[in-house]
Order: sequence, then C-alpha cells, then structure tokens
Amino acid sequence: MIRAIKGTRDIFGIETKKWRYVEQKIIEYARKYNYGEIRIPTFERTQLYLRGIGGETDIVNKEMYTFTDKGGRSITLRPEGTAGVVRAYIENKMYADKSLKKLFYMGSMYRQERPQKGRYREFRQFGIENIGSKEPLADAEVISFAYNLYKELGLKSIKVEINSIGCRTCRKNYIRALKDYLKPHYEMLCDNCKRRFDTNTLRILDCKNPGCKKITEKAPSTTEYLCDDCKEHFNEVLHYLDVRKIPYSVNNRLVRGLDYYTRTVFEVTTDRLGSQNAVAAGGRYDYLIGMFHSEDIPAVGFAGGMDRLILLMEEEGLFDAMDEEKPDIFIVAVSNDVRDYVIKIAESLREQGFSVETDLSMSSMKSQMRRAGKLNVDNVLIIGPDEIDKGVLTYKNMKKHSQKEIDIKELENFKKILE
RNA sequence: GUGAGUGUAGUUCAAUGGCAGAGCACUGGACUGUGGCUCCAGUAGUUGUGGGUUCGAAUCCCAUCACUCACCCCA
Repeated sequence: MIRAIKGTRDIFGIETKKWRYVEQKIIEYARKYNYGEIRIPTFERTQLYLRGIGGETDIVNKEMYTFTDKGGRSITLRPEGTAGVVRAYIENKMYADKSLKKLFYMGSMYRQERPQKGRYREFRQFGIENIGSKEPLADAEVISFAYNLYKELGLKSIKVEINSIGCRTCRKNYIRALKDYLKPHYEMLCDNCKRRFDTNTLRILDCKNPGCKKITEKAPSTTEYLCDDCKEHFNEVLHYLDVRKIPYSVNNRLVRGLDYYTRTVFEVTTDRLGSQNAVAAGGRYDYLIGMFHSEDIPAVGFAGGMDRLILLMEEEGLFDAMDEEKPDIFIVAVSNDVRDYVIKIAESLREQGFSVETDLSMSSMKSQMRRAGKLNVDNVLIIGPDEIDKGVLTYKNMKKHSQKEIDIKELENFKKILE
C-alpha cells in the first residue's frame, strides 16, 4: 500500500468544516484590519531562505526540503512565509509609493522534522506582514490582530509574551554582556549551549536544560541593554497594548529562532498542547528587506500555526457543537421503476437551492431509509408507484416522525413545505 | 538526527508459550412501502514485515518498517 508521506495527512469529513470555519475567521479578521491577501509560490530559490532566515538557524540547517530542479537550480519548499512575502514585496516594487503595505497569507509550509503532537512536515500557517512603518503603533496592531483573533475564536488558554531584543547596536552590546556573564559558567552549560555560545548566544536564554536555566536566571536581561531608542520603542509598544487592553507578560528570556528579528518579538502560547506551546509568533524585522533590496524598510509581522490552532480549539471544546455536513432532503425510491421520476424531482429541488441526496446503489427502500437516518437528514421524500399515480409526494419529517402527502404542484415552492 | 512506547478484524481493544475473540461499525432479516430502539444472523485476520528460539509463538529474542510521544528546534 502507498501511504501518505510521514508528517503529512489527509483532512476530510467534519475536519474540513473546522478548517473552513477557521480560514473564514482569518479572512474576516484580515478584512477588519485591512490586510490584503497575497498568494505566493510554495517553493522558491534556496538562496532566499538561506539569506533571509539565517544560515545558523535549525530551519535552514536541517529542516528544509531542498532539491535541484532540471535546470540545476537549488529549490526549497517554503519553510515559512515571511521570506517569500518580502521577496514578492520587492519584486513587485510595492515600496514604490512609500506607503505602508499590509499583507496576509495562508497556506502550507514544509519542514523536515520528526513529527509529533501539533507538529507536521506539511503544516499550514497564516500570517500578516505590516511593511513600511517603524512605529510602535504597527507592532501593537500586529499583536492585537493575533490576540483578538484568537479570543474571538473562543480560546481561553492563550497568553501573550513579549520582549525586545534591540537593534543592531544594542543587541551587540547585550550579546557581549551576556557572553561576559556566561563565560565563567561555560563548562556547566549543556553541549548544545556550548555550541550556541559563539554561533547563537541569545538562544541560550531559551534553553530548557535545568542546568542552563539556573545559570541564565541571573543573566543580564535584554531590556537592561536596550539603547534609548529601542527602550522607548518597546515602552510605546507596551503602551499601545495597554490602550487596547491586551494582556501580556514581558519575558526577557524570549528570543526567536529566526535571525531576522529586531526589537519587538512576541509569542502567543498555550499550556494545553503538550510540548508545543507556541500557537503564533512574530516580531519586527527592520533589516530583512535590506538584505534583498537597496535600502532597509522596517516591517513587523507574525505567523500562526493553523494545525495547532485547530488542535487547541478541539482541546478547548470549541467544535463540540459542530455537526457533520448533511443534505437538506433525501429522496427514497420505493421501487426501481420510479428512478427516472426521482431524478427529475431531485434536480428540480437542487435548482431551488436545496442539498439533495438520493440512492445510487439500487438499494431496497429499507436500506434507503436507514441511510437517510444515518445521514441525519431532517426531510425525506418517499416516491413510489402509488405517489406517481396520485400525483403526490410523501413527505416525512424525520425529527417529528410525522408524515403527509403533498401535491406534486407544490414542489415548485418546496421551502413552504419544510417543517 | 537522538530517546522511549505501541503495532491483533474497518475501528476500539481482549487473548501473558497451547483452538485468534468481543464491543462498536458494516450487510441482511424479524417488519415483502418507512430510519433511530430492540432481537437474530452474516461479512470481517498471513496477529506490520522478515528471521530466530521452541514439540508449539499474537505472546520470548533479533532485525526492519510504521505510528505515537518526548528531546533538539519550531507554528
């Protein structure tokens, strides 16, 4: 048997209804905040991610689906959305009018990791990118979008954590201070953190190893080392969150896995998905566009994992009332000699906009009734030779267990008949 | 990439070295033109795969594959 690739899955039945619901809400929210949809390619030149995300990150180091196409180009299935959106922004010269661009996207991303709860190799993300403003107003809007969307979806267990990792200058100072602090403890760090010490010092703050945690507890905090501009920027972001009454907690250990972030970083987390606590994450990336373009253009955005979002909504019981999609009307053919007639009735009802199901297996009347019951259909039309002779339809309401004959002429406005 | 756990009917799970079974689901019937409830019957398996130990293996051992969870990391 040929099976789906590890870490991919099929979504069908009531699952698709959950997905459509969530997708609709996201689209609705993008509209509310005036973010326009952008659809970008699923694969790009590998170079885009190498330079954009950063060669030292795990995403680039070991998780990318990379292959060589027939023209000898190195191609990678997108592991995240921001790099592609930024490429599209530049390529389509969206910077030309100097105005703010607000974009949202939704779609599959690919990372070759060992799958586990809430983590897949093909997973779906949505995200927004707010490009062209360096102002804290923009950061706060992006964070509000995430928080308010999740609140409106009904989530109770989510928290917003926020931090500032500074700009080029103050980050450099902070990293120096952090290294100075860590140096005497170097031998006590886990192997991973020893490696990070030179390549990605900030991430040591994020290490879950109890030994490392203990060491970093007393480490200098990022905010202490922010330059005046960055400090003010951060305070203003918090101010605008306060104005919106968005609850958050400042977490000085919060650093992100992608290299392009500056200043604001944030995560929306939950404690209800096992070890996968991040449902959305993002931040400011003022230097990313400059890596592909002649000048820096400030931007801020976030991405949310939709698979995780739906898992979490299930966990919180938010889909409990959701029913399987069902047809409005089931038409039972009492005997096979009325099949032609049943087809005509069915098509007429479909023209009126109803969802209509009929038997396609030449089954007995009894099994047709059983199927109607199993489909949970409310309305059943029973048609046999007797009905045809009398020019009527037998209408049965399955919920009320009531039944009556209706004149075939009433078919033309069937809505009136339904109880 | 690393570690642990689990693989038996469509599905959920029994069977602890001695005849592979049950619930649910499915199909049919009781009710020949009426679903759900009830009762009856039926279909359902190379016990993931390959090897080994044994008189005998779903059960023990080895390998392999798959799934799950966790680590790393991330949405």
